[in-house]
Amino acid sequence: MKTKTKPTLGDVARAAGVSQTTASYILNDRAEQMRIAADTEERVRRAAAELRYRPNPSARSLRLASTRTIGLVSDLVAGGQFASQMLVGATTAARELDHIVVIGESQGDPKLERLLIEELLDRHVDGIVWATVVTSYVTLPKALRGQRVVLLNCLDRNQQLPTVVPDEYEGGRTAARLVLAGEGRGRVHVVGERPTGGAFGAWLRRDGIRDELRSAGVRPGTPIPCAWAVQPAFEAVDAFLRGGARPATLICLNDRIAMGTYQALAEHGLTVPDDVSVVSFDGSELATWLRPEATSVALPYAQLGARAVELLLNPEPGGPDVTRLPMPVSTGASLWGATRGGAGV
Amino acid sequence: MKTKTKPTLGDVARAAGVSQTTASYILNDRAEQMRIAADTEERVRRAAAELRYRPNPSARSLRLASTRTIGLVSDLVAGGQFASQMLVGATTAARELDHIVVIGESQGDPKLERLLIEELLDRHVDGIVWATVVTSYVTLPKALRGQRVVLLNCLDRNQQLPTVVPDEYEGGRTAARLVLAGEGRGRVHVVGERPTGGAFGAWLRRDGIRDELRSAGVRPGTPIPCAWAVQPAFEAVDAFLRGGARPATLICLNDRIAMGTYQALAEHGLTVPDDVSVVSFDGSELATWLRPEATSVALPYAQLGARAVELLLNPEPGGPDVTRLPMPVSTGASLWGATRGGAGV
DNA sequence: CTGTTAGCGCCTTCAA
DNA sequence: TTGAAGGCGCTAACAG
Repeated sequence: MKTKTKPTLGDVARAAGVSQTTASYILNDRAEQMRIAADTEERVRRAAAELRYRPNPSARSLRLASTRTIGLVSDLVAGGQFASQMLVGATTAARELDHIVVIGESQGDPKLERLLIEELLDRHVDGIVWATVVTSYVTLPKALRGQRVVLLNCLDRNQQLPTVVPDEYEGGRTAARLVLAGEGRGRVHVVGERPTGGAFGAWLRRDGIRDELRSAGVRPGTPIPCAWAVQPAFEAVDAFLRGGARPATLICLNDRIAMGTYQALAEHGLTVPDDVSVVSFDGSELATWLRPEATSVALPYAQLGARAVELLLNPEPGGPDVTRLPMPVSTGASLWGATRGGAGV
Repeated sequence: MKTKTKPTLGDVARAAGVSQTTASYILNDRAEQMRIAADTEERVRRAAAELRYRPNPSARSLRLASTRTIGLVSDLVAGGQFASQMLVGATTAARELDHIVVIGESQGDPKLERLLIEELLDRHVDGIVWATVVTSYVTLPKALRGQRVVLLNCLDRNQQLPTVVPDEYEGGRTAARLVLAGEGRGRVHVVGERPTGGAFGAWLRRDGIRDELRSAGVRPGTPIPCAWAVQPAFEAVDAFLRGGARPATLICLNDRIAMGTYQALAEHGLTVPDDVSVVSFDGSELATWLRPEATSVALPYAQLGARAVELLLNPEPGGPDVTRLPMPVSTGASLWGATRGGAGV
């Protein structure tokens, strides 16, 4: 019994009784251009189908000097709870452009970063998407010099590289606009501002909120600063309420903060949205798990990932360096006076 | 100015003044075996380093008939909030074995599934990991016949393939053992059993719990069935409490159920763990966001992914078909009478 | 319109 | 111990 080995283009050509060249042209959809007889084409295609022929990608890559592979290196995108949708967007977009994505996760470790880059270069990738889980400034490793790179969810301090980020400023305005509907019953406070940190998304969101409120003639209440996690948010809001404050609306700078905020409100017997309106950012599943579901200005992770890949593979010559993607609203029932789109809870 | 092109093995050999053969032997660590002069080796290595030579993977693959690439196709692993750690484990393990992972996400759509498989076969992958986000039975597409396949987090109905799953039954016993410590103050109920469904993890967890309780002479209280999501869990537990029940311990079959359970307990003025002990499954970040942090029997996602890849690449001839990985405990403060490992909340 | 031919970069058998 | 040569499967001049 003969060992069944993968059929080659030569096998197909032989089976169809033509030369490799002809078979190659036909299978690469250049039959028309080459004016090949219809029945020849038919014969070759049939032979290819019968043999279940698949072009050998290695041979093709070797000949074409392109691996049709791109690298996606990130700090915590794959492992994190939220941003992994970026991967889905990226791989899907890549697939549509007939490329594959190799992912590498550095966990923020510069040594690992370097290692991953080495490996990608070893693999002769056609380009690299450099991503971060938190919208922030980065310094690109010098190993990436001269490589085709697109930044995803981050900005480079030094260079001007094609970059894809969410439009956090507009997102901030959106959030403010949402709460403005139920305005008139009290103060609007922002929960989650932080004194320092490379995550500029926080500042842009805050600025957007401030500007939109201002243009509506509303003066924001005292900020409630805290780290971007559940527990710190709980503590900050709890302390705030304990101090006797009676906010009408809380804009939480992300969904985990919203969760902590909900916990603190509950602790004080306050109900969302009857006593306090809440709007949040991120649009993660977490927002939908809260009671009532939180309205959240969403990070368009899948689109971000997809866009980065598209930009990497098909650069727009005259395009802007920085592409900002809009943040859609994920509607819950946490806003007083807002019309709820879906079914009630 | 000459266009700087990637150096080839020939370039290295020329620079070092040796033949390609010699260079190849040296760079493939076969210098010793071939008894090549030490200074020759030194010269070649230096030349390779100076030229920043990297073997062309396409050429190598072509020659060696192996792409050193494996496919990982799943329903919702990358996109989900929880299981994406499987990807990290898989890619890391693959990297250590000098392979890369191509991921594809079918969203459970059989048509997409087939498409993804086609693409992987087009890429001539060396093997495929077939994964699901929920521990369940699957029927492998026939397109995978004859391919090297390892099942990850699922079992095949028909075939006997190498399989990696969490040890849910033992996990169930672990959970029961945890609550047994604080036993003696009332009934233990399981929240989240469901009448039907392909997710056998639920049954195994329940059986493990039941058996462990039984062997400790404890008879479990009425089950509280509900779908595996926050809202349904809230409703089920809320109804249960409204019925006048006063449970001492609730074992939630996953972390989202635990979240809904917490919400219901709070609604009834019950405190965790003083009034009610809670233990949960999954070990997701969500468990750490609850107040107090929930003790959860964790799904070892990263290890699962890593193990699947290792099994794919280095099959153990005499090994068992099904590898069950232990579920470690992620300790919180939701158990009455339990010693808390870390700092208190 | 179709066939012949020459590599892409690498590994490896065979000679020297 | 090293060199020459062939071929992995494919594409694309270049002839016919």
